[in-house]
Amino acid sequence: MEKEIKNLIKDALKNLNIEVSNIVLEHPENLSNGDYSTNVALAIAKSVERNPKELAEKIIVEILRLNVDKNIEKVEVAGSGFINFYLSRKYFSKSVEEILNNPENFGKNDSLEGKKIMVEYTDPNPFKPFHIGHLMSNAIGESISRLVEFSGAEIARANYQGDVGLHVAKAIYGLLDNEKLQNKNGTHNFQAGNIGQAYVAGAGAYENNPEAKKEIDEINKKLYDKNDQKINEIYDWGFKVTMEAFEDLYKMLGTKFDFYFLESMMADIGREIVNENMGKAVGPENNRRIFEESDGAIVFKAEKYDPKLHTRVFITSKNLPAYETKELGLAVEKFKTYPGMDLSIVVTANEQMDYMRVVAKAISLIHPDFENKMKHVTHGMMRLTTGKMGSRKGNVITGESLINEVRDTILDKMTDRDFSNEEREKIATEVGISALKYSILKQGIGGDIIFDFEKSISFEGDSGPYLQYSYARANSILEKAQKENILPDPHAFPPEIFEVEKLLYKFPEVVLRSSSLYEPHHVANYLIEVARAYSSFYGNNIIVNREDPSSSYKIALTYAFSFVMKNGLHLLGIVAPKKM
RNA sequence: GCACCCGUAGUGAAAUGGAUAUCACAACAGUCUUCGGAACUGUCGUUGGGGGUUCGAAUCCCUCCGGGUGCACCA
Repeated sequence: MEKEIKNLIKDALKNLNIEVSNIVLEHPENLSNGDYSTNVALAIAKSVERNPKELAEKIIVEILRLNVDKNIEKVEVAGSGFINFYLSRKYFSKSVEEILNNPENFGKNDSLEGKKIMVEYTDPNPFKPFHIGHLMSNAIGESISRLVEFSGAEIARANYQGDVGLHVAKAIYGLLDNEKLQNKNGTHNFQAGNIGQAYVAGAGAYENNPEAKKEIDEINKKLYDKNDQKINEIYDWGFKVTMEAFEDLYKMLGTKFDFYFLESMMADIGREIVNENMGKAVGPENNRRIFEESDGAIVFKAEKYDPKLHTRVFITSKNLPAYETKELGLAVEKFKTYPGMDLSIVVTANEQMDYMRVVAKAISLIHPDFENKMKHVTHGMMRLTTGKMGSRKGNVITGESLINEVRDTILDKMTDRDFSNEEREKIATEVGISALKYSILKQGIGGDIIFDFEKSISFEGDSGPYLQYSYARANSILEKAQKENILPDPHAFPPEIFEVEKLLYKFPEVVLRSSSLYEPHHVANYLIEVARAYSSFYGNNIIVNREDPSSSYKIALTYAFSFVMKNGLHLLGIVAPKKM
């Protein structure tokens, strides 16, 4: 439709002997200003030395002369010289029919057809709590994955996990300490659920207790050398149980990873790349070396290539690979793991933006062909009203506890429905996750989210459960229609055009925008608008009604709404239960 | 100090350079209408300050004020 209107405008202008290379056509924010709008008259008024309003009038005369297509009902000048297009009743009913004919694919586009894309996100560390920051990364990464999938890409989900480092030693110290206490009672067995606490205890001891610090450093060394039987056993056990616990969470959250990368595996790969590129001449000037020695460490002086970047240490003076080296190894390894990859997306908090730029610069010097195939998507932080949250400080809200709490609140609310216990649990979890995911995804991902427990579990208005509710309600209407044997019919439309219809056909455009910008919130905002329009339609119309000849159209519209809502929720990583 | 990000109703957010700045929560007033009240209808209220570019600025440029993050051996 967009293309047709643009051509119409172009032809009209041609008849007036005006040429415009780029015609801007947009949807007016306010539906009363039409379905499409163009500013050409305003844009060219000055260069042709005419009053924009008069010019717009003339353009409209030409458009009306050319318009043989009955999809446009009305064209008029508004404001300071906008030309507004109102689509016809028939157009909207056709778009409803289109949705009904191909519900699963409605909203998809082919902008990334044939592309292979990997998305890395979530990235929790074994032995550390999975906190709401990970929930945030997961919600965003999963949504981006689904968006690019809807745009035709083949996609691989990846998770990068820090299985080595001081945090592991801290957690193990905490566990051993805990064991000492329990030994007095003659029992000692570790519990999976204690690892998070053990980490917090260990981290606290590391900072406040010099003796503990010494012990932890020793444990760290033993972990590195792998020469202590007991430490090795605890490590293997702890690694296994935390990974299993994460897996349960992913399942609940609706994520299935294709690749897992472990930090310990990246160290050697990265180190090798660093070694290969020591003092290597790059670029027009021969004195440019990627990695060089400085104060006993091996560094990359990125500011040589870009004044906005800075020097970072890749191999420490103790000859240990730093985070940057592992990240370098990881980035390159991904291309090997997923051959033919066109784009590698990494989702992290925006604190990491500057490191990642430096690492990306190094990679682009080593592998120039990768330069345009890497994309870093950064998001803000979850903040508590009390300030910065840190897993070391222990003032974390774990993902698990949050999900449980939200689910319990919903269970209380669900008492009036007739479900088996199993169903009730399942739905409460789905609704709870929807509340959390929506509260993350409804806003632009760059900014911080001030986390307020009360608000995150709100079920009213601008919330995930509201969207699910509108879907469930539509669904029960459709059930009723089936019982009454009234079939949907997109041709039985009444003269009136409903607001929902004016929104439904825009879904594919919204998906395309959201996917090409990697910004899920456009879909979230769109869905809330559609849900509201549908609720309003629902409130003002009796949909299933034998007396009403347009009832079957209203049912068709309800189907169309439910399909769009279901697909849209899917893109946010939220399931749409038929009942709740 | 340098770099990057941000500043929109009481609160949390939205707005490919466009029209009367949108939405929810809160507050207030209604609907209690047979299909699910986790709802619907209405009222109230906002672009940090100052310049500039533009027919047109929350958006782009400059500057000031306020906040966040990052800047060499942690990840």
